[in-house]
Amino acid sequence: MVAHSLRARVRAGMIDEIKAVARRHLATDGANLSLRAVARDMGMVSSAIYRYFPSRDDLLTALILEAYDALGDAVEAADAAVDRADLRGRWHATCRAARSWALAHPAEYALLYGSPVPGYAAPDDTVAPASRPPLALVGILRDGLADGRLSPPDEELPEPVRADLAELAAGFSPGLPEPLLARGLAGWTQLFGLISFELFGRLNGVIPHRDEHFDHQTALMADLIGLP
Amino acid sequence: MVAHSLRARVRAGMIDEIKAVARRHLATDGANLSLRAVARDMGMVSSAIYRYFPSRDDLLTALILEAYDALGDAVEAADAAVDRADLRGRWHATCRAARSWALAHPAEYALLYGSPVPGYAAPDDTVAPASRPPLALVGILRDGLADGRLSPPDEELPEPVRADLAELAAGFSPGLPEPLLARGLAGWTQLFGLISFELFGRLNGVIPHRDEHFDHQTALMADLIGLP
DNA sequence: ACCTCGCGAGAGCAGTGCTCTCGAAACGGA
DNA sequence: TCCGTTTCGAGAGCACTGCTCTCGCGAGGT
Repeated sequence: MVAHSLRARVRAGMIDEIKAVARRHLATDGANLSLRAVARDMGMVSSAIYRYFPSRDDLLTALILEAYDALGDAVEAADAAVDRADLRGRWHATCRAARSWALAHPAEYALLYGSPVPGYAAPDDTVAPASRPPLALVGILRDGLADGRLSPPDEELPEPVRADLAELAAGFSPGLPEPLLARGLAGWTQLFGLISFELFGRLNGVIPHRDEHFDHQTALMADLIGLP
Repeated sequence: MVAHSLRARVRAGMIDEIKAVARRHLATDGANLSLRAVARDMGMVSSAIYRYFPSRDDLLTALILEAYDALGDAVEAADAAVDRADLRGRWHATCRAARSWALAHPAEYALLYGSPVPGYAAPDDTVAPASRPPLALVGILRDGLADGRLSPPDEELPEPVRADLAELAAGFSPGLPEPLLARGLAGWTQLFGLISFELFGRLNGVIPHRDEHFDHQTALMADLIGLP
């Protein structure tokens, strides 16, 4: 029992070390992670890696899962640190946390939200951690609605849009008005666009004051949503 | 003279054929374009390709340039097909054109707007064609402002944001009110996010009615901008 | 007619993901 | 304590990649 547990423990440590080295390579060399280079860095031969990860894609998947969780943690922690009633403050804190994490881990962000790797298909385990950031944003709307600080926009949605959003809301926040969810989705889409533009160099030579630009753009979306 | 021109012509044809084959490979195999595979498809040996493109990155750059122009053409044509005074119609047409092009050329879109290739740095020639889509959007705002159909939002911008936007506007539309440009930028950012989410599979199983969702989201941004 | 120069072929180098085999070491039960 | 089983790392090897270099052919221009 103890022996088996010991073996399992050293194995888990090995897996962690591989992931750590791989993450380091990711940060320096970009997305094209070389399994052989990782092995070399660990003083091992490349085939030994396959004792721990059946393929390079599985290593990437593990890194992706951890990255999603790291981003989710950062976002949720930022939201939790703000007074629950301060909806706008929570919105800004959440958006800023996502951006900060992305700037600190550009390669991992690109792995999560960049162009999908050709042969690679995201396993189902990724959808739950991947939805944590948008869920944090929607949580703000839900809370605001609950205590009356946020009133849903009064508008008619095209039926297919309304149906999709109702279905989407049913999973985590039944009864959330579809027009409000639509605007929240717009905010989330915009947030992703903002971060991607900045990270992928689209703002180079165009917007020098990144922080202020980001805050103002997210403020515009907060207005659209109706956050007080 | 004629002979030289003939030689040059067959060379240009060769370059075009290589690009065409490469584009086909891009469409089927995804972003990891294999120079050797392209050569194989043309009945050539890989080293022969280097007579026409000094490296794989240069081939990619050529494809990227053409893709930017194709997208720019599509967007501008869609805008031009709508009555100049119908600002909202132009907005929707432009957005839809960008999305349609992206859906028709997913790999090329990923090349343009996906995660940047690690070692690859975009040459300066790309910035002009790359700015055509956002310029088309801003053109709508400029026209609307000129004939009075569109009134700029009356708001104070944080000074750094205002300064950046003033600098940005100076190049192509001097005097364009910064608050309006800020909202236009938000629309452009959102548009990119919308297309990327859809193309990168983020909407799978969440939003079945893609067309309607897209139209509604872009309509929200048109509202934010103030398009009548 | 000669000679230059562009072009394609081929070999080769360093690197990649991945498979397979082999020997050693560690583990667990008798 | 001994012995079979399991686990692990090393090494060779395969098919592939981008890229360089050399060689020989044939068309172009003088």
